[in-house]
Order: sequence, then structure tokens, then C-alpha cells
Amino acid sequence: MILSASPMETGTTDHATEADEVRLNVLDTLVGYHLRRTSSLFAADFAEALGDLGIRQVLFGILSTIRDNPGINQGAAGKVLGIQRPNMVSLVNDLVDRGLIERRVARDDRRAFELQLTPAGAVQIETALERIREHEDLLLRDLTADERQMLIALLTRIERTRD
Amino acid sequence: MILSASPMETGTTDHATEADEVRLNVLDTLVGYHLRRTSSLFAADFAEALGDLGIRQVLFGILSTIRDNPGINQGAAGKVLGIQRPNMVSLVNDLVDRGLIERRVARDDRRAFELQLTPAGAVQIETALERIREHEDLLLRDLTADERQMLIALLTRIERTRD
DNA sequence: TATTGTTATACTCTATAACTATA
DNA sequence: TATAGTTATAGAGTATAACAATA
Repeated sequence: MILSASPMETGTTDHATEADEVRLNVLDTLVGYHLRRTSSLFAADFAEALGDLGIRQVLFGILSTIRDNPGINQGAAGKVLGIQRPNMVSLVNDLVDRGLIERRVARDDRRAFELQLTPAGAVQIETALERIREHEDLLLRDLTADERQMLIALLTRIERTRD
Repeated sequence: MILSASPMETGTTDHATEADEVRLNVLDTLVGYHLRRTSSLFAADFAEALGDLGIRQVLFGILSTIRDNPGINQGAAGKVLGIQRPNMVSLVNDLVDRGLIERRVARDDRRAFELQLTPAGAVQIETALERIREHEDLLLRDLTADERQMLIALLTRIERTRD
């Protein structure tokens, strides 16, 4: 039994009690819904693939931002990653406590911290990156390389759309 | 100042202290990162656009699933939406308490609840849908209709990729 | 005055284990 | 035994207000 797609027929007494029969008519037309589902799919698989390293998505974002921008301030790193300053504190503490990054008072501004990868952090990020490549290759195996690039390009344009 | 993209040059003493200068070299190549950013962008704007209605993304998902599948069980609705059963309870309670849905014991299985929209819920979902269309049109205004459809198609294929 | 980092706090989302009532 | 819904709980993620030190 496939249920009607039309809201005009909601007076029916049909029931949808099995997942196979269920339609998601409206939701399927919404980009936001699909972003929600796919991003949570990626988050769950990321956690499974890298959980033993203790590297969560947020933490990898911070690590790789520091790697690509050595000496970056805590606040600046948070800003590009969309992490608010109060929430950066415990995340950076976590990475420092685990010996993956170093936090030094900036010479030119003694309020600020300059963040650097430690050698251990540099190793850790490489290990993580290998795992992440595998995890993305697995989840995206039904897309061609072109489609994958297209997807990144579309998402990037959405991110860059500014008020 | 634009920082080097090469990890081989991380020995530099350059600092990236302003957001404009910061590169996200590795992250920008990861689909998971872009999904994370765009989905959180959509979630934040959704909350702003529909906050006064008290309709959050999850709640809209439940409401529209009930609308498109009247009489669906609580568990079945959660299953298609990726919401675990324990977490459905308070969400459904919320919608019942606000008079947007009705919960009736199923005739054929007295453990189960059949969920139905109330007339107020049917009105509410229409209002919400108008707002959501506007909100999506705004966030996706830099994409053509074809690109939007392409994006939904790509995301849907990722969702349907099964182990 | 403004900014960097901090603390405290709260709310949502998600996940697991254990219970009850029905099947 | 298995399933539908429930309760309790805990861990992330995210948001705001208020503070100290420094600019």
C-alpha cells in the first residue's frame, strides 16, 4: 500500500504503520531537510570512524585550521569555523590537555593566545585525515568525482551567500 | 597577507590573526564539513524565521510526516525521520499539548498510538510551510532552479546509499 | 570604550539502559 | 519473546550574559 501524496485526501482511514510505506512528500522538497539528514549521517559515521582517536568533527576543524594557519588566535579560529568564543575555551583546553596543540601568549597582544600544532598534533591530524578520506569515500561512493565536486561547489556557494 | 596553502611551509612565523586572511585548505575539500556548515546555517535561519510559531525543524518534520501519512504510529514516524523512540515522546507530547496533533490508541494494537493532525495543526503547518519556502528561497537565492534540484538529487542519493 | 579569553548557565539534540503494557 | 511507548539520564552542541585583563 502506497499512501496518497495529496493533502486533499487526508480524510482517508488508511494507516501507514510500516516504514516502507511512509512518504515524506513535503520534506523531500526541502533542501534544509536533506542537509539536516545528510549532515547527521556524516556526523554519525565520522564519530564511528574516528571515535577511537578522540577526534570529533569540531576538534578536527580546529586542528586543521591551526595547521593551515599556524599562530592563529583562538578567537579568529573560532570565527572562521563558526564556533562562538565561549565554546572555544573547553575545545582548545581539550586539545592542549591532550598535547595536540600549544597555546602561547601573543607577543603583540597579551590578551590573545597564538595556537600551534605540536609534533604529536601534526601526526594525529594526518592519521585523522586518512580516516576521514576513507569515511567520505564510503559515504559518497555512489557519486562520481564530478558530482562530488559539484556538490562541494553548490554548498560553498550557499555558505558564501551573504545578507 | 594570504597564508600559504602548503603544509610543508608551516615552519613559517607568519600569523593569521584576522578572519579575512584565514584559509580553510583541508576543510574546504571535505563534503562533511560543508554539510555541517550549511545545515547549521539552515537550522539557525529556520529558527529565526519560525521561532515565533514555536515550530522547530524536528517538529515540522513530525507534523508534515503525520499530514502526509495520517494515522501513522509514533514509532514509524520517528523511524522515517531518524528520531529514536525515546526522543519522540517529548516531541509528540509537545505537539499534543499545543493542540496541533491528536494521539489515539490504535484499534488493532493497543500498545500503539495513531497520530493525526488537528484542524489547528493543519492550519499551522500551512503557515509554517509558507515561511519555510521564503526562508529556503532566501538562503538559496544564488542557485538556479536547476541547481537547487541538482542539490536535492545529490543529497537524496547520499541518503539512499546503504551499507 | 572595545576586545580576548573566561566562567556560568541553559536549552536543544541525541543516545542508551531499563521499565510497562501489550502482542 | 518481541514490540510500542515511556522514564531517566548523560553527553554533545550551541547560545547568552557578565566578568577580568589588556588594548
